[in-house]
Amino acid sequence: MDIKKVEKKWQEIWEKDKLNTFNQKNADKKYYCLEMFSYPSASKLHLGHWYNYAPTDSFARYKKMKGFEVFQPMGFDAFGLPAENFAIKTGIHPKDSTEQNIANMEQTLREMGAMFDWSAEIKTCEEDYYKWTQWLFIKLYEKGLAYRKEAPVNWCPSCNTVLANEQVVNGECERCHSTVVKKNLTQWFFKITDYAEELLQKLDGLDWPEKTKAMQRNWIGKSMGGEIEFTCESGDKFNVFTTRADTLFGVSYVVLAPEHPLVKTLTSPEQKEAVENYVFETSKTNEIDRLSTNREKTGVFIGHYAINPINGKKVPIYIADYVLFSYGTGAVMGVPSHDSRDFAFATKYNLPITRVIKGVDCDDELPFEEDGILMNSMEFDGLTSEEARKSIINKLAMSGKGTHKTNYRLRDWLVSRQRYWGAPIPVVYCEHCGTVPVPVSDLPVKLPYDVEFKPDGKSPLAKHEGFMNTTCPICGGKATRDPDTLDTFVCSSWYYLRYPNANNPKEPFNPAIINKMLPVDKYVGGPEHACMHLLYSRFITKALRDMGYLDFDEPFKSLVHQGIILGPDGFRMSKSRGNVVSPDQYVEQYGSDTLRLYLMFGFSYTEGGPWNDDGIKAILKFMDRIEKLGVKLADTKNGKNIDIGSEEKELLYAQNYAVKAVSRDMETFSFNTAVARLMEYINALYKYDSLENKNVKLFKESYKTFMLLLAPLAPHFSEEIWEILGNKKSIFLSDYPECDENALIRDENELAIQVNSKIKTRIMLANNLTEEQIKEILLKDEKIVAALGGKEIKKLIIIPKRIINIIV
RNA sequence: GCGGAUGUGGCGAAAUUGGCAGACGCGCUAGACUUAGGAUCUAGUGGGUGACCGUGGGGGUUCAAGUCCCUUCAUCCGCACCA
Repeated sequence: MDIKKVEKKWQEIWEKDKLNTFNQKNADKKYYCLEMFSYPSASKLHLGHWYNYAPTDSFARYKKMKGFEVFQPMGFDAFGLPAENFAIKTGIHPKDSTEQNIANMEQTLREMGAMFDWSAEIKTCEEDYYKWTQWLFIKLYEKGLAYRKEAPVNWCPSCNTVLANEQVVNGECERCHSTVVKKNLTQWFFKITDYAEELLQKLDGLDWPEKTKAMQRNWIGKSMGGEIEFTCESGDKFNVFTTRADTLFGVSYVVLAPEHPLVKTLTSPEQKEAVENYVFETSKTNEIDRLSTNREKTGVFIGHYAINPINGKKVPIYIADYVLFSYGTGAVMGVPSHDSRDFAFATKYNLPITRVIKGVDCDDELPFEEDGILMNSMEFDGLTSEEARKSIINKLAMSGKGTHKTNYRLRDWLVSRQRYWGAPIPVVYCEHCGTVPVPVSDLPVKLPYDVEFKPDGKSPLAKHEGFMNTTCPICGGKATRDPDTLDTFVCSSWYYLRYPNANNPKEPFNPAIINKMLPVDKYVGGPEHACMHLLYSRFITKALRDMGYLDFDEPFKSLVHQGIILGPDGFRMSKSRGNVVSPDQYVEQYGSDTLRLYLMFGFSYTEGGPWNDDGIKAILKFMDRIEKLGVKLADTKNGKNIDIGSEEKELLYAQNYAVKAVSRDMETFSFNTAVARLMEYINALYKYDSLENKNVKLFKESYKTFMLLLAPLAPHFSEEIWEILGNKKSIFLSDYPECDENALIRDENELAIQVNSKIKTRIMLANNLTEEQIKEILLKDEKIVAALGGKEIKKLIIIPKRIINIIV
């Protein structure tokens, strides 16, 4: 068949008949199947897109044939840095290039033949969309979940611009490789930390890959411990956070982060110069270096002492850059005997090392970091570490010097970007009224087109007077806008809520519709978003729930990560390596169904692997065999009926086995085995075809069943053959075949016979035999008798339909 | 260092969850039909070839282990001075 013509033909028919459009009337049977939307890139679709979208579309089509009302939308994550960088390089405006890219990608996505509901398409850079992204910001602000503070950001001194975290690779700017430095700017944050505990707890109930859940757990980084108050000789007080309160008697010094405010007030005149030098040096170090584990521990004594509240012992106060001001209290207690970092530090600066924990039945050489039994700890001696952690904090609590405390490593989400191509932050600053959110009725705050976006260290919008100068919505006086734009992850943190309401001009989403359509039943995309997009989306969903807009807790019930298709050389495809394989040539030459089938057959979906097109031949042959048989059957008259004999039973067995196996495989994204089962099934059909006398009616039905199983995996091709067979309606309006379990029951099976667990022979056995009958048959078999060698049978293990083990 | 995986023929990969390892393919070998074939079809294809050995290595549990337990090695990914 002329595959290009056929594809076009069916794509037009599907579109005309609105086959892929979600029907809200059937929302009770909804199945929300979502693939992560794409960033509009200049080159068309790459293999990664295909690998994400084509097999998932087959899954969605399978669900549709199973009777679900499938909603599978597609859109574009259209704001972001690459378009802006492209603009800086070429002078082509980000809006123009993005629109062009989207147009190209839309076309190739349509050519793929996926059942995307284009009536629900969204593009995050359009006013209709970013208006509601701004709405989201304002709602978070009103709820106290968006706030503004000064914070250090990544700054590239050569590009003269702020970089997103993702653009900092090993401490360097990804474009010019200059060392990135920290610079303090006033920024907007979302208070994701308010949800740290729920984000952690609710992971347990999600049908997500274990690895992804583990990554989020790590990222959230819950640790339970206590805060303990140390009092300085000066009378100043500070808290340390520790998970090892049981080692409190082993403290031989304390360390403040160099940024800690007490450093200035406590430093003695003799130590002033050394401390100031150290603080200065630290401020120059970039965070990557500072956080490197294998770096030597350094620090400076500040010339002041603090009192350990548990035993009144006086200990020196140091500053050291391995203590982070941003985590815990920015101060730690140093217990060299039971922490390897402290051990290294104490050894270097000749501080005392006192053991306070002894190990139980293990090598407890210092530094000993495991739990054990307390010693040198006064009344706590003899307690286990676990008991002591509680009782020591409890004792301190009585005098107000200690509390149990849980810390998280998760930080608030910095959403300001000093960039042009994003949603403007909908806030104005008024001389009288201060920070004022733009009223929802005034949204969107439009992103102006005529902006100078060449980087010079300032937000591009700051230079646009027409944009910047405005009036205060409260007092009507002079005000200026926030010149920053929102991180594009804000746009993508709620897009799945917009799809079912894509054309709603009045609200971002209708709560009644959302509560019916969400959560997403199956979400498919790359694993690289584990701690960004997937975490942000969960946060936003929970925040909107707490504002009363939703009544579900989690946006994505079930998540699948597709694997990565590597270049033929086994490395990640990249232009610089020159190993990029484009899907276009294959689509052009063989058609989209062929490429789709091969992607499904050639790889384990969640694994991926190096590209190799040898297997395409196998798919072409497979499709050719299907077509030949279909054309032949379409021309065959039913003829005289033949009774159901053993050949017919075999055919029905093959058919029902395929139905059962393929359904199971489709459910679990095991596309490679689903295709394999279909290959087996077509082989069985050919085998039946080679017979002299056939039950043509049954044969045709069997072939139709085959086509129905194939349809989700090769949509255009299947439609065409379906039509050749004489069907008038789309194959996707047919029901998916059901397995007839009775056809899978065989009268007899071949069993492997083992003697003392070694296979000796195989024999056919009827399934309804008793143990005695089986024994009788076995003892008549020459090979078995020989293997038994006249020995007495001690035990007979029979696994029906599979194996028999004779123990002698 | 912590966390998550992966390791099976020449290659891509399967294995109903403890029951005949290598399904389905690619490649290869032989044959058929052909002027020809890089088309199509048929047969064979883990290794040795006697009955034995084979799922990274070593141990264990079991009638039975790719699958469960212990141990070890290698590779990939993520996080990493988080007190």
